[in-house]
Amino acid sequence: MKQGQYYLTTPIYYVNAAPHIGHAYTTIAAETIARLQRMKGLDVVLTSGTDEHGTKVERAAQAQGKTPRAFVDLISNEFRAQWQKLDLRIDRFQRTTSPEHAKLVNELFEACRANGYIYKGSYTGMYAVVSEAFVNDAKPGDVDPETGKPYEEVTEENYFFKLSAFTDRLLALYEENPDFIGPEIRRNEVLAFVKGGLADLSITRTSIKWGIPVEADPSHVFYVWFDALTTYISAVAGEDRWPADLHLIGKEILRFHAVYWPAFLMAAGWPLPKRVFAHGWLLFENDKMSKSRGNIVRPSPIADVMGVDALRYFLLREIVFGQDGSFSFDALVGRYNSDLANGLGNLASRTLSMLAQYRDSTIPEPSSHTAIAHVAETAAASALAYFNASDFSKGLEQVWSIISAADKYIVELAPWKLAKLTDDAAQKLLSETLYTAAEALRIVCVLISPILPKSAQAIWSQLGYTGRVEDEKVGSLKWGGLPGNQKISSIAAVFPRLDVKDTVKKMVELEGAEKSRQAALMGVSPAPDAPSVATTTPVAPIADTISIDDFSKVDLRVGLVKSAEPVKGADKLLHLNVDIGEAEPRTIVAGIALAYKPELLIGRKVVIVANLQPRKLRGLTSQGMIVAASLEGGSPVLASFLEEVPIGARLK
RNA sequence: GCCGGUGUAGCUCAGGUGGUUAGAGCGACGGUCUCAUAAUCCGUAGGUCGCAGGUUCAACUCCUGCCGCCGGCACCA
Repeated sequence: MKQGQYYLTTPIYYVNAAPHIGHAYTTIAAETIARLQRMKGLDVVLTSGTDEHGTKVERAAQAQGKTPRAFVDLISNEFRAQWQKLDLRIDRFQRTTSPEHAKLVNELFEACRANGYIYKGSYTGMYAVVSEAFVNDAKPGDVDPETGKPYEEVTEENYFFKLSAFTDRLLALYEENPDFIGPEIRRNEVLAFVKGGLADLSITRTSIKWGIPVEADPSHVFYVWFDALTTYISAVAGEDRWPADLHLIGKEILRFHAVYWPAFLMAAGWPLPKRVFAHGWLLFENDKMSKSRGNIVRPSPIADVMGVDALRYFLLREIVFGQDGSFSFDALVGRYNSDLANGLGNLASRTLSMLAQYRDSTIPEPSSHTAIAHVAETAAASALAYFNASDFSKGLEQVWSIISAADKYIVELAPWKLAKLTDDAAQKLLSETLYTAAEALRIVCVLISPILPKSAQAIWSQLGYTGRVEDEKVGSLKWGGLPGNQKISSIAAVFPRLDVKDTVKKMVELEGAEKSRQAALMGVSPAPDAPSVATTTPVAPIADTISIDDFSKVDLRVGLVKSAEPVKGADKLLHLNVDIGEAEPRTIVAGIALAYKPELLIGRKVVIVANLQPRKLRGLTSQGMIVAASLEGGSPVLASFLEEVPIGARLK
C-alpha cells in the first residue's frame, strides 16, 4: 500500500437475492466516500463484487435448469448492471468464482496452515442446507425452524481454523485500534462476543461441490467466509493496495469482518484492514424489509422517476449513518421537494437567472469579504469534518446552512430593487450581491459533489465551468474561487419540483414491474401484488422427493391447547400442554412466543408432530412439535382448521 | 434471562462535566417579496423532556425502581 492511496470495499453480495435498496444503500455510501477521498487528492479504489458459491446457489440454479456457472453469471451481471444504472463507479468488481481469487484463497489457506492454525478434524452434525451451517445440538429428524426442512445428517472431514487461539490477539487489536470497528455500539457488541470465547471454525466442506477446491486436498472446497472475505485482497491482486482502509458493511455481517477476517489474516501473517464500519438497516416505514413481508424496495424505479441523486441524497441525509433508518416513498419525495427543489435548486435558479438578467450572464469581479463568506467557509469546514467522519447527515445540514444563509442574504439585499437603480453605488452593490450568491453556490457545488455528483456537475456547468466539479480539491476550498468575468451557460432547473402523489404512484408502478423482472431472473414466479399482506415472493426450493412411506412415518395429530405459558429465561419459547386424545396432555415446547400470546392459544386447535423424538429444552422435555408456517425472517404462523375437527385426528 | 442502547414538539432528531423563558429541520398556520422551481424571507405554532420516587438551593441533564421500544448473546424442533 503506497502513500496517497485509499482503498475501500463494499461487501460482496450473495447472488441468492436480486439487488435491492439495501445493497444500493451500502454501495452508494461507499461510492460517496470514494468520491470524497478522491476530492481530497487521494488515489482511490473502490471494490464490490458477488459471492457466488454454496449449496443455496447450486440448488437455485438446479431449480432453474441452469448450471451453477450460468446462474451466477446471470445474477452477478445483474448486480453490475444495477450499479451501472445507478451511475455508481465501481473500480474493481470481484467474483468469488474468478480464477485469481481461487488462487489467493488457497494461498491464504496455506499461509495459515504453515503457521499451524489449520488442522483436520472430523465433524458429524446436523446440517441446515438453506443456511449452510451446522446446527449445534440438533438431532436426527429435527427440522430447520426457518425453512421447515429437515436437517441433513452430515459427517465429514473438515479443515478447521483455530479461531480459539486468537481471542486475546483480537481483543488486543480492538484495544490498540479503537477505530477498528465503528460505530461504537457495534464495537461493544463485538467485544462482548469475543470476550465470551471463540470456537474453532470449520472452513472446508466435502459435501459441497460448488466451491473453490482446496488445492492441497481436492476433495474439499472452501466454505463461505474463508472463500468470500478474501475477495477484498484478490480484487486488487498485483496492485499493492492491500490492506484496505475501510470495509463498509451492513451490521448483519459485522462478526465475520471484525472477528473472523482479522483472525484469518493474523494467522497468515498478512496485513489487517484498518477499519470496519457497519451501517444500519433500511427499514420500510419502520418494518424490516423482507421477502416474506413483500416490502422490499428496488432502487432503479426511484432512479428512473426521481434521478439517482435524489436517492443518494435521501439515504445520506435522512438516515444517520450507522443507525437504522426508515425509508418511505413519501419521505423521499418530501425531502426532495423541501431540500433539493426549494432549497438548492431554487437558489441556483434565482442566482443564475439574476446574473443573466442584470449582468449579461457574466460573473462580476470577486467581491470583498461579506458575512456570507464567513458563514460559507465556516460551514464548509464543518461539513467536511462531518463527511470525513462519515456523518453525512450532519455534514449536509452544514451545507444547507450555506444555502439558507444565501437565500436570506438575497432577500435582504433585494438585487431586483438594486437593478432598478442606476447610480454607481447601487450597481456596485448589485455586482457584489450577485457575486456573493454565485460564489456561495459554487462552494455548495464542490461540497455536495461526492453525494450529488450529477446535480453538482449540472450547476457547476451552468455557472460557466467547462471542467468537472469532482476534479476540485476540497482541501483548498476558499471563498473567492469563482472567477470574475466567467460567462454562465444556459439555465435549466436541476431539481424540478415534484408532485408527491404522482411521483409516488409512478415509482410504485415501476416497482411492480421491476419486482416481476427480478423474480423472473431469479427463476421464481412472481407473487401477486399485495404489499400489505404477507406474501412469500421467491419460494425456497422444494426438498427432495420422498415416498408415501416416508411421509407416513410422520404422525401429525390434531391437538387442543390446554395451557400455555412462557418458558422462564427464554424469549421465544412457550410451554404448552396439548391434548391429542391421549391419557395425559403432552408437554410441547414451541418457539412461537414472539408471535403468539399464551392466553390466546388456550383452547385453540393445532397440529402436532406426535412421534418426534422428545427433546429437552430449557429444562422441559418437549414431546412433539407444533406445526407452523415458517417465514424467513418473520414470525411463525400456526397451522389451523376452518372446520371442526376432533382432537387426536391424524393428518395424512 | 444476561449485556448494551433508547424513550424530548405531528414527523426526524440536537440538547459535554445539573443552573435564567427546553432547541433545529420538515410539516401546519398567518404575513411579505417578486430575482426564482406556487419557490424565498418574516412571524406564530405552547412538548407533564416515558412513569414514579430520590439527591440538590436547582435536573431533560445525576441515582433507584418500573414501563415501552431497539439491538447483541442465550434461545427457536
